[in-house]
Amino acid sequence: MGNRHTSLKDLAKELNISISTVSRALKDHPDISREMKKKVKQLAMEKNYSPNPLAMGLLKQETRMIGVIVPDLVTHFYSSIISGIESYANEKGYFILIASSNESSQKEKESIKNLLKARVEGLIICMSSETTDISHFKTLLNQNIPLVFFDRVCLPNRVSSVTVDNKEAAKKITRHFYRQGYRRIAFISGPSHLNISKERLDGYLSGLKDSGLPIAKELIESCDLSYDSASSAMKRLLDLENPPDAVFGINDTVAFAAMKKIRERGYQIPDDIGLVGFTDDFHATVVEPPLTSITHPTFETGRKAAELFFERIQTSAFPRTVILKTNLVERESSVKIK
Amino acid sequence: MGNRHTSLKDLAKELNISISTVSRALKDHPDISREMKKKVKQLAMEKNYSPNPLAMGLLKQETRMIGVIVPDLVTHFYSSIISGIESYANEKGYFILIASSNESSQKEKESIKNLLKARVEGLIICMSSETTDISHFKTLLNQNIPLVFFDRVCLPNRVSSVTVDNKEAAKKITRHFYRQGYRRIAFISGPSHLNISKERLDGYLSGLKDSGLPIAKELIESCDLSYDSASSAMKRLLDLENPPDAVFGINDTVAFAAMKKIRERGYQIPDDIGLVGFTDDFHATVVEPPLTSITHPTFETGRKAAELFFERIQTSAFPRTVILKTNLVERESSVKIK
DNA sequence: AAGCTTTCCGCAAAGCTTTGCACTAAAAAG
DNA sequence: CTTTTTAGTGCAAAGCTTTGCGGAAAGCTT
Repeated sequence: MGNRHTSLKDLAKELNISISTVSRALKDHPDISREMKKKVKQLAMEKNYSPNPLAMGLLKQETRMIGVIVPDLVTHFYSSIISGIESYANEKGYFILIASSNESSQKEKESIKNLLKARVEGLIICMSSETTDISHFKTLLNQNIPLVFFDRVCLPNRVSSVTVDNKEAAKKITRHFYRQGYRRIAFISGPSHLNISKERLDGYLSGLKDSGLPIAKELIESCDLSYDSASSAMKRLLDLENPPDAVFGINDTVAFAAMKKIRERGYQIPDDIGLVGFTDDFHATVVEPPLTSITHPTFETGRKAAELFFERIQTSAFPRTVILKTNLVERESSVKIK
Repeated sequence: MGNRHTSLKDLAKELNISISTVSRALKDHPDISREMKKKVKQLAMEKNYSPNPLAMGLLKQETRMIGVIVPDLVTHFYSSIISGIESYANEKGYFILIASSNESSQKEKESIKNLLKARVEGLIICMSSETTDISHFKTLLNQNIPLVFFDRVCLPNRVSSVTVDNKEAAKKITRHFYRQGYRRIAFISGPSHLNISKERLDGYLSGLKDSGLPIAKELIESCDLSYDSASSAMKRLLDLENPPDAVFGINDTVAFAAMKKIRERGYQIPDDIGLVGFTDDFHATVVEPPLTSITHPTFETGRKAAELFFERIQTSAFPRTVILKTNLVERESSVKIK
């Protein structure tokens, strides 16, 4: 294979000077004469020299790599966030190593282990839906390994994190349904230990209260966030003696599953049943009818998470939680009153 | 910050033996006595030792990192392929470094440069739609840097690559339309320099021929693969004096754009106009009507690309092209005959 | 008991970079 | 003309691992 990269040594040999002189010349050290600098830089350019990050890493004890763990790689939501993280990290000269937990707590732990073996400088994580035991996160903190959460968060006092105004947004949705004349508003939630479930449920309840609507336990369903599980949840709602006339899905995937189920049963959206999602997936406008949803600033979430990460490793700032604003985008799926 | 990882040195000091003994003990070198091995391994376990990949990389001249460049990170198609690459790479103990070209040739070149600076051992690339000048790929080859293409490929004799049977698939689509009674079948293609455009066009034409249908130049449109550009292309088709009664979109995104446009104009799918996509995006079943499409084995594409990559770096095998099989999945968007 | 074989282990180099310190010239100062 | 600066370079260590080779101690042979 051979050595494809030129090293300082190569340059030094070619110029018959020492390695240190080459190193200093390239970084404009005042000890080096002007002509020498010129000569060295010239050759470095020609030979396409770039410092070996392995050697630098060894020396400086930094790898300029960040580990990122997401529940999956293939939904728009996460890939867009990753895109945001990458964008900020690259500006800082960092690379990201991506791992997917597939919503499995086991795989999450393994990924953490592997990424640490690869010597990432820290981790940016969206925990798996399955993760109830968070001791592995605490271990990371005790080892003083930089950690940032996004979307699904925990340990708010010890870990910086980025979320959206979940409660506010959920409330907006409920209020919107109410204004549109819907009265039996259902909520398909996610696993109850996740902050997003709790907060959105809170907002949903608060919205009901503000609208003067009663809380109906049977209208609060939950799923594990998978498409199939969401389908089942919707089925249960439709099988109720008194089914809902509006459904709020905890995210767009859930809403898509619900949409399909509703149509299968012959109901019209939005006339028989109104539907709203959460996240504003790119495909929300592709389905028919277009799905009302909450815009989730995914790219910005990623950038912000990266920003918090660098705050953590470069300064001694306190952990902090950033809450990004969302918007309700009204589309046909929930608009009866034209 | 401190040193969070234990090194051989740490272990050696603690046991009052030399570093080399520790190293050998851990890898069961015959020179080391049984008890010594046991002692060392015990401590290594306790201290959670794992070899420093930077040091190993420096020594072995390998980084165990693969650079992956995709046109974008956020569509299901690419993220699924990345998932496949990652899965295979991880099995081999490799990590992947992902970069997105955003369909820009400029960004593609920059990404290549950055990844090489990070010392990836080679690259797996899906070229940007904008890339017509492929000299930067040739440079890579001349530098003997391992390279694998997928989906959008070029230089077939010099680079291993993974694609699907594009021509065959496109032909299947055209034949399917014909059987369903469609007679003015349009094709919205991509940039003409891409192999996927050429091959699918070929298949489309061949399908027309086999069906005894004439070739109508005005029914062959093209776009730059973006949603908006596909919308415009569909608009042009609908504005024709004699618009098509069937549309084959070069991928699902294009088909989704077309679907929206068609509905905006008040046409019914599949009755007025049939529609078929390519890729079988997860969302194909979510839209209404569900979209007939070609299943693209994305995950497998990724795994195969990684496999070819390792073939390239580990053996001296010849470059080869792997063509994966696809299937036409008939859904409502193109089925008139029940 | 002297020499030889095992058995175990440590030294040191290589891979690449940065940087404190030491050193050599030449120039300036006295 | 001798001494002190100053400019310009090189040496070597550190960061971590692997591995060929040399070396020491112990056990064995004769």
